[in-house]
Amino acid sequence: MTDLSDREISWHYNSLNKYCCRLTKPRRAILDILSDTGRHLSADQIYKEASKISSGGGLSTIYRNLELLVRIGLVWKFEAGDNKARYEIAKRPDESHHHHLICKKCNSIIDYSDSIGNEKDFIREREKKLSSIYNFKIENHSIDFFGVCHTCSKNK
Amino acid sequence: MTDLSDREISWHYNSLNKYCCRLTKPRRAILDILSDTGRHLSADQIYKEASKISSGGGLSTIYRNLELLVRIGLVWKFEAGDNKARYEIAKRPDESHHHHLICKKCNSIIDYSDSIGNEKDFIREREKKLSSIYNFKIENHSIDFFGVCHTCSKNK
DNA sequence: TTTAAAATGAGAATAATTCTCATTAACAAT
DNA sequence: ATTGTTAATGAGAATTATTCTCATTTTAAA
Repeated sequence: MTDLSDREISWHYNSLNKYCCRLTKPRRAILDILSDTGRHLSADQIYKEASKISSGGGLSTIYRNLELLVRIGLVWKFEAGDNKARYEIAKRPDESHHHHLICKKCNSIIDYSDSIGNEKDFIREREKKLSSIYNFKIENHSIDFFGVCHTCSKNK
Repeated sequence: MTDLSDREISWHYNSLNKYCCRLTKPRRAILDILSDTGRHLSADQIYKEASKISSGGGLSTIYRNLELLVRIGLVWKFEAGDNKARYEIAKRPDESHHHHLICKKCNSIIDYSDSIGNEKDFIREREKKLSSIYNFKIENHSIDFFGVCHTCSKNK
């Protein structure tokens, strides 16, 4: 595994600290693995990756910590329609992050950046409006488009 | 259960026909239940509702048919982060439909219409752009905002 | 009405996730 | 550094949503 940038490390690690959560080896492993790939992984994939590292953690620990990390906003969770949650490292609010194109046939997932078009601005505006209408404190969102990917549309 | 408008009935029923699927009692039950509520239900909720009707169908039939109905576009499926899929009746492409505000604390789901703001137009534009960039045939989408609802934010 | 194919239903099987609880590790205070 | 308190871990059992199997029933076309 390649090293993470110091900036990313400090943000995520410090956040854990802020919430009075201990910085344990399994937690570090999850954050490192997700930061390292930059993409989305299932709990099982994270577990398998973590198992390569000494003290990567048991499967229940992985789940317990993923729940914690999602709760405090260091990891984002989304579901792709196949009853299996995916997790990805959270970016800071000011950074661009990505949304998904999910192929119904092969279940592959394309990440696209919200910097394409004005998606980020639009969402920010949207959140402001919905918050005030529904008196709902929005913390994050997920935008997924479902359809058929290029490869699958060629194969008959 | 209240009656559905003839227009809704004919659209959904005729679509089934178009795909050479037989219009069976369990299928009718699912479409009727979802049309009737107008909101999202879990497979289990649909099963319980259907059980009240004679020939509502067994649970596996409910799942099998939900999968079919989602595949041919008569029902929309989404996941709210609690590992339990929700289903709602599909609207025609030209009709407005709704997206979701999902409370992380009480798991309640608020539906809001995409006619608020210019969401529908924005999404249409977005789909066009993403389709061409990624060579991906977009069929539908899901937009969910996660956060804390009014009630939960009051209760400490 | 008859018939062939499609659909159903009961329950077993699967797979992701959560729970339990005895053991271990983190870290604040000394 | 060492200790004590408390949070966190890990192994596996339990749970739960969903899918599968297959004998039986229903649909709808001829």
